Amino acid sequence: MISIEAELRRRCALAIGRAFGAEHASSAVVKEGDPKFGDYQCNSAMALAKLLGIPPRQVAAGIVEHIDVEDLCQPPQIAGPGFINFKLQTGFISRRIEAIAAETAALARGGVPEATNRHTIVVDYAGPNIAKEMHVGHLRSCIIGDAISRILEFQAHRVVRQNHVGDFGTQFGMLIRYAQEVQMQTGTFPPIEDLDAYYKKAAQRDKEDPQFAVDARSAVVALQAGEPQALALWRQIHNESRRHASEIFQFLGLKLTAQDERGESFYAPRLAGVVEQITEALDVGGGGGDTALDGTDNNLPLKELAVSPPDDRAEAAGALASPQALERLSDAQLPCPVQRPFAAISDGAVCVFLPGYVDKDKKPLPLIIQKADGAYLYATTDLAALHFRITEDKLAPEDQKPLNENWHADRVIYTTDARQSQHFDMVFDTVRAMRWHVHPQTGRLVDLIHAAFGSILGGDGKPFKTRSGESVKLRALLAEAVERAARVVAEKNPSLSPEKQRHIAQAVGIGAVKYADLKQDRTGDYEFVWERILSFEGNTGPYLQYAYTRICSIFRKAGAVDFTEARLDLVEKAELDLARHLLKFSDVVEIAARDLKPHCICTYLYELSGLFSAFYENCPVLKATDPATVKSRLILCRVTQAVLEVGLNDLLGIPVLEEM
RNA sequence: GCGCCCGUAGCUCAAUUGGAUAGAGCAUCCGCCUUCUAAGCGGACGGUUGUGGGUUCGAUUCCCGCCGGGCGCACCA
Repeated sequence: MISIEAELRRRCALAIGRAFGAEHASSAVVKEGDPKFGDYQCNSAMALAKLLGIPPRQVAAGIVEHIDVEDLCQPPQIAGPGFINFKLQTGFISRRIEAIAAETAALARGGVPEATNRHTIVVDYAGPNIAKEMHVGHLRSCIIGDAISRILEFQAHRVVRQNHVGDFGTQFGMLIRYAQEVQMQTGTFPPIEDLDAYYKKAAQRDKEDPQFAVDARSAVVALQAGEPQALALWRQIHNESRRHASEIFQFLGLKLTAQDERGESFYAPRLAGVVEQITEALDVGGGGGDTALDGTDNNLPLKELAVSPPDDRAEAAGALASPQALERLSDAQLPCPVQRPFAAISDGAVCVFLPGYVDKDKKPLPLIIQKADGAYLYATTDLAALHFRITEDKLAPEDQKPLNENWHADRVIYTTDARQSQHFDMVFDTVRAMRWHVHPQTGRLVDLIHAAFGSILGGDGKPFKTRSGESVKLRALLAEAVERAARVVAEKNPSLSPEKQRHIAQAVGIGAVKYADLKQDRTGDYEFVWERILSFEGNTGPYLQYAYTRICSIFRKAGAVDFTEARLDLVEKAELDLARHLLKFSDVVEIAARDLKPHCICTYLYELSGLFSAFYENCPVLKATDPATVKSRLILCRVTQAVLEVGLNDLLGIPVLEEM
């Protein structure tokens, strides 16, 4: 069942082609119209008028004359400078809704068609640094990333979720060093059941004792080089952290599983190879640096850049890279401005220099891929991960069985903090310079997308912290959300059993937190104020859940209903408004997927809930005067219910409730 | 200093990417429970879209200059 907007666009294109020549057909623009004028509008006439030198209204008339929409709309109207307004025929709307209600498969998708060209899309989200407990800083990536991957998956893309946990970085050096220290002094391993307390003690030592700090840095190097004692300590801390994180994921209802976790440690065996390849390909003297950065030229031969086979796991990461051949450049020798990407050693660190990046002294700003002490950084890991996601064949070394099916991603999406956008710009530019973004099978260029989001602020506009200035722990925050919801449930609906109340409180509390985050455009900062987030009035998660429960309540009373032969008769305004809006769901999903903006879904569902509430007030369903009207209105209820469930549960990851 | 992002109703945010008279929620005020869950519905109030130019049939949206705020800018992630 194709979306109406897409269908109208197609018909407009045909009409434009017939009237003014096929070369203009692609300029067909159709979008949701102002309800005052119609359901959809075509705005192509104005743009075309200029191109053709014909008055816009005349162009519009030409389009209308050649368009064939008699099966969908009332006769199109031309208005203003040349808008063409389409108003759907009531009968057409009814038949569509009836068809959705009658077909189980269509109903389960809320009438939304699957995407025609399916891609493999890696979505990288959550990715907490697991050296310490998860805090609010991780919340948005979890919620938004999960919603984005749900939306794309719902469109029938092949979504590969990736939880790129920080489990091999600098902080672990500190933790390992601390464990060694305690072990030396007391002979026992320090307990780490309270990860944060443990982290704090290590951080304290790191801060107060410079020698400790130095040793901590070298512990990272030892870890990354696969030194056994460091690895053993790391493994203990790692397990504890992972257990904690997966608890949070479950509580939040994320679709991330243990299989989706490939953290920094996973890429450890590949890092040396990555640095080696980059330094070889982008050496100043080498020929790699002249590769086009803009990504437009798709015909350049793909260099032989395969990473050395993943012949080992993190536990035996092997020797560090030794880019001795690479040029060492002093500050004065750095070309300024940087004309083409190149790698060099600067101040002892292996760096990639890219055009367009300067520091505060206008000096070329490097992307450091290996520190002077030999340790790797997150840039290295990100580069290895991109290489892995796009080009590598997924074979597990130990048994030669596929680690997973090959991905060969068509798109890679990172859902992280906006503050990291420069980092990703540089990493993506490096990948392009290496031509790792050329799809190994299709040869097409892989989309590298940073779906950035803003910070969580407190009510004062400053970063959201506890009174004592610490970052708010996710566990505590979510527990409080559920607790607050529980209080309201107990007050509003005390007759429900304690188990039901608990279940509802969980769904409402978590749903409210998620919805509050998702309903805003992700690119902006967002204020976390309990009173707003757990407000149950207006545009909130509970409001949408409530609309859903009202429908469930009707169906509980209605008993079994057969929709196969049911007829929808739209007479009341509230019925018509609701029905019309139901049919726009697929267009909204399309837009949300295109822009990776879940808030479009939220806005739509909120409007839908509002229209349903109006319908609910004005149009009695089970108490309607005649059986045909009852059945007709039940169809609207059924499809609204389906769209709400798909939208909330499948797309946003917000649970729906039978009652609340 | 350079770069990126932001500035819309008292507050928090939308506006389908250049479309028609800029929309919601909260707050305030006025109505609606003997009818499928009032976590609801209806109505009122609220705007020179920070500011000054430019581009054009048309600008909250695109370009330039100011004002104000946030973030980033070499071995953390």
